[in-house]
Amino acid sequence: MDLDERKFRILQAIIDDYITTAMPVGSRTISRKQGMGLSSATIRNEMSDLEELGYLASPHTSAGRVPSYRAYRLYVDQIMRVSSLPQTEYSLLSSIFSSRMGLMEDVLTSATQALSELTDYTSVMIAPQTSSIARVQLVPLTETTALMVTVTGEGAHKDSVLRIPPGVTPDHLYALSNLLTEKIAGRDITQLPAVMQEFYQEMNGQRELFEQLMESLKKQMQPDAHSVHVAGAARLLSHPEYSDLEKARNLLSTLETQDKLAKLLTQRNGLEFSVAIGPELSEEGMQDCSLVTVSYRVGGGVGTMGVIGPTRMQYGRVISVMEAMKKVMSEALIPQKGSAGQRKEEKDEGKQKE
Amino acid sequence: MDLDERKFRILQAIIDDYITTAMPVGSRTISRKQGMGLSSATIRNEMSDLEELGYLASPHTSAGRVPSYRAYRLYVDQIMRVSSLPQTEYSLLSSIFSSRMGLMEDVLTSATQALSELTDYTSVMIAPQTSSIARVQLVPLTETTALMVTVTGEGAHKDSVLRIPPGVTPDHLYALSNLLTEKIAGRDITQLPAVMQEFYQEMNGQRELFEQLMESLKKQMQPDAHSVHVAGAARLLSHPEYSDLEKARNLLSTLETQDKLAKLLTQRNGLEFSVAIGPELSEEGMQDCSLVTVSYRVGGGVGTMGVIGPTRMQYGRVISVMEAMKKVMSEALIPQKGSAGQRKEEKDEGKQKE
DNA sequence: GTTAGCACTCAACGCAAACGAGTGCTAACA
DNA sequence: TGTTAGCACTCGTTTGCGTTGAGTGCTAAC
Repeated sequence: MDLDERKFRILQAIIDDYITTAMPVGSRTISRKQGMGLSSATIRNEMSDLEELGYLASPHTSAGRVPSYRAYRLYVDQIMRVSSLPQTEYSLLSSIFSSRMGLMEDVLTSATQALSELTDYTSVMIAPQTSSIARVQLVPLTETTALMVTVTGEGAHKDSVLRIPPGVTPDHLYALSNLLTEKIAGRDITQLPAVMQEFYQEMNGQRELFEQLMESLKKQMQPDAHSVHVAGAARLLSHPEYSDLEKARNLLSTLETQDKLAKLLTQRNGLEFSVAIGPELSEEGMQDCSLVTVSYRVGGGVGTMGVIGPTRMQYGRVISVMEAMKKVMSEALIPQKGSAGQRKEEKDEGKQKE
Repeated sequence: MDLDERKFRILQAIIDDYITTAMPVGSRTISRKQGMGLSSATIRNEMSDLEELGYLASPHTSAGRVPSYRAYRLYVDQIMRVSSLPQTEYSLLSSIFSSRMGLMEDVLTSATQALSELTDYTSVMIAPQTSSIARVQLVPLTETTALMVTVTGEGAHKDSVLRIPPGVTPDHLYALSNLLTEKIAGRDITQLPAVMQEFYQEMNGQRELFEQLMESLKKQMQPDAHSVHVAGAARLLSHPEYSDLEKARNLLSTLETQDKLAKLLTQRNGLEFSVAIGPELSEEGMQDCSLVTVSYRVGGGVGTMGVIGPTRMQYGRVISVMEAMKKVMSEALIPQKGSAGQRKEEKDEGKQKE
């Protein structure tokens, strides 16, 4: 038996109702709905069919019915309509970023907070993955260590510490930084091994320092190397599905584990759009959650934002907010042309656009 | 009426019991305690006195008694004995840091997590405040912006973005960084205005760039400029005082607000040790919490760690863990001598210590 | 000053009755 | 043949009420 148009409509009504009330939905509630034009008895028959088909479940005989995982899947794939965000909200959103000029990480923090506020769910975000490196600079830290600051083609930067052999002067580090930058700038990240090989040729056999540089660069380029931004975790507690404290605690402590979240997001990085519902999420305590992710693009890099809420999530609304956020972020984070790459020589490179 | 020795002992027993059970304590429970040697009736009389004195309260007639804010205050100030951490735990703690060499912020993240795990409460931490600047380095970011990386005397570093006038080359930025570093290194942070004045003299009137540098430095030196580390917020949910979801949500969302936490900690920065109990905390949702803070020292800078739990907190245990953490951190974070300061010329400066 | 004894209080527990939201089934209707 | 009114039935929730028991305060005796 397939779902005819009427069953679709009824299922949609049930899901819509459940999403807003979080209470099992009865046949009368649906039959009274505007434009339904069917008696509760008819609805009951249809609901019974829908239950048999696995779209609904009843907690017990005399309660109404609750959408199953399968219903949400269908809802997201076929029923839900995503409207674009109203102009007023959209312009509010874009105004957050308009005046901002600062560190990528700070922008992401704001964006994550805004996403959580606008959706009233928890939101998570990872920075765009590095597609190319615009500049590497070594900054002396102590006598035996230096800070490696890497500016990515996306306009972000990453820091790490490396050990330097005794006797290396700041000027030496600067010269080395320039040499490495010259080699590396503008090349794709996949060419890194080749680039480093070339670079090593010109380093006069400073093997130890080279190893350190290589290792640090690799570490920095790992997709989950830098932090995940999380905002609004406490909001989850206001949804009745987490009135069980044990459950809530579990979920919140998963949200505190950066690497689990990082994995969850990097897995979906590059996917235009994805929705994982309940049982599709294997992470501790997330079985009653849904995760909606949308990837955003900055220069050549792709990052991902996500919203975590109960399976009974306002999918349509969430997705429209995220689409808007994606657009606003791409505009706010666009790396200015002719960025930190090489020095004077490259003046004419960034000119094609404009 | 003052508290005689017996009342002290009884109050201590009540608090100890309540801290572990979270249930109102009855007179029989106390009289049965090892070494008490008093009947429940006597205890009852004493408890009645203690209630009148404001140290105890009873939720209702036929329940036991619960320590009041005043009791905790007394407990912390006079009754509690802080034992030092057992050797096994101490060495476990120090082993976390032993192999670590990396960014200050990463070390703080680990430390915060460890503190939360060892105490089973939520922990927060801010980086040591900057007492001096060891090095400033400007890294080109885009054509019109640069990253200012400041290495502090404490071995931490801070980044911010500043606008640069068109036509400034990377080499120019490097020269400028060296000039500024030369001026600023080794001087106390309080001398910053004077240092900057000197520096401006030698800058050939690049007013705009100077303004930007000045502003960025000021921003970076603000005590709460950099992030607060928080760990184990979810642990709070396992304590019965937060079984009220509304309360829990409130508290957790305060813990998500970085600047409130930053304020809370910076206020106490430099205090060897402080305990704020319940009503002494005015922050949203923290009226049933206690906050214990301990400051730690790294080089010339002072940072603060804190533990947040219910007023019914295991104060003794928490403080001994924090004291141990303070010691371990001071060792792990000690800035190596002869750090990033100036270049070759300063070789002989760091020699007096050894 | 301490303690045994006792009446009293009151939240918590258990249980039964009443309630009502919802179902499934049947029979009548268009 | 699909729709609907009607009705018996189910079962979680609410309400009311006695029982229990942990704990108190008070009094009188030691």
